[in-house]
Amino acid sequence: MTQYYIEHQKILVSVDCIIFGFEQNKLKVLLGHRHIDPGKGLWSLYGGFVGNKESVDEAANRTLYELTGMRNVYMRQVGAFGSVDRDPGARVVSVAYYALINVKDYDQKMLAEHDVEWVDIEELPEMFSDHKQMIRKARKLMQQKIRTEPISFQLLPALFTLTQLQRLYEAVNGEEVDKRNFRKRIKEMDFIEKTDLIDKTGSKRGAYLYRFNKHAYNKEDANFKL
Amino acid sequence: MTQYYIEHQKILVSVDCIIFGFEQNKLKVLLGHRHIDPGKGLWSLYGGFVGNKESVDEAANRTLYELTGMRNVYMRQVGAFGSVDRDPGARVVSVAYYALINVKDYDQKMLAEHDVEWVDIEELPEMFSDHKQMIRKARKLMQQKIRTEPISFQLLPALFTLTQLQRLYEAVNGEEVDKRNFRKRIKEMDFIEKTDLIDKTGSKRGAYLYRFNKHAYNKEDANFKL
DNA sequence: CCAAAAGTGTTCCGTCTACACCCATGG
DNA sequence: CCATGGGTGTAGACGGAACACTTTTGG
Repeated sequence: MTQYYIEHQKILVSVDCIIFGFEQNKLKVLLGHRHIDPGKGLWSLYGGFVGNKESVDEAANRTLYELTGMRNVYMRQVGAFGSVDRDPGARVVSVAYYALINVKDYDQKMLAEHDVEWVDIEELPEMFSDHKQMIRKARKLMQQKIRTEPISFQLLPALFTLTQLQRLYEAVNGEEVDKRNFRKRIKEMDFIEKTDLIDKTGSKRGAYLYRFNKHAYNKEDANFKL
Repeated sequence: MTQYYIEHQKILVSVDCIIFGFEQNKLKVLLGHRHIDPGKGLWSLYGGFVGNKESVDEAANRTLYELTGMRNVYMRQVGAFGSVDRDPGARVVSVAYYALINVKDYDQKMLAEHDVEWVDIEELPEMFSDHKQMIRKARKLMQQKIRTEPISFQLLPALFTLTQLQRLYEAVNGEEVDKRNFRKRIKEMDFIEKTDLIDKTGSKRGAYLYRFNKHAYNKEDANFKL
């Protein structure tokens, strides 16, 4: 390392994961309890430190993997949080990421093992440090994304009903939308395909299941607007 | 520092400033030449390292101040860039920020002193490391912002003509817009006030100068759409 | 007198919004 | 048989896009 670099101070860099899930028509985040002092016991995001031999993105993916056992998850950076005193134990700059997972893909056993729970985003508890800000910013970014990119499907099973899709959209944005208008928009998107399968778990009549055709979407490359 | 923290690796954290200016109807960025190896001589953003006793935001403001002598500048975070090899001289995680300044407020002497130049954003040269990506992302974020928040005025003199404002808007978005439609929208914004002053430098006929009334804007709190 | 920028309204079209009733079925 | 969620179309309002000519004056 050259003289120029060596003069400067090094800092601990961490990643924090805002893991979104959709359950019972609510948008949830996976929260744990901080298990070390300072702040022991407080609600907290799941995080980890960035090593010297991995990129920050890789560290985020690794951290998510440690918690969920899942790879190739949709993840996007929220931003860096760098207040001096954000972590009372040490100077730590943290880069937040949000991830979208299908709750049913997540091994329930790991919930208990890591002492994490799904918490309704509308009812966030007091949290450690700036973690609540991170979640709020992540949600805002996700709200922007969900209007212009087909990311909803990351939070849903491969087959879903239109009502499920609508409820998800409503949960993310925190407001209800008109059923007929919503379905009209969906119908215009050729890459959301109706199957001939019917889901009877949600209603007596049953509802058609739909599927997101990733391939059809990539070709069109546009016309997504919710 | 507790045992928990001390185990982990510390990393150099830097900030890089994407300084936007508006000149000759073009959106420009302030670029310098890297003055140390590796990468000496390459075009580069102006940056600096984050110290242990300052937040990352503070480091960005300090760095901007060192370069421009300006304080209280509009600055927003672009994001963290953390590839392992992004800086071949050392492991450095960098947080990028974009800043908006009025070119005329910037002391021309400092341009030469710091070996920086205004470069047209449409004609970016080859650049060091991931700096070009940073600029592209900054521009995208700024394009989003300029549609919903009155940030244009950070790039213009206190008094400006509607044509200047329109050219700025066009330069940011990289496409032309209709003059009448543009002015119609401006007229609906009460916080963009017409003065009785006339600028004759831009045309023979002369054009009315307008002013952004920050106070009037804060009150309304909404209805900005370009 | 003419080149060059300033200034000004209307029409059309497409998009978004509001809105209410019938269907199928399990219990 | 009825409660529950699934499914469907239209009309009116609104906002955005297209579009051309007159004015002023320095050179």
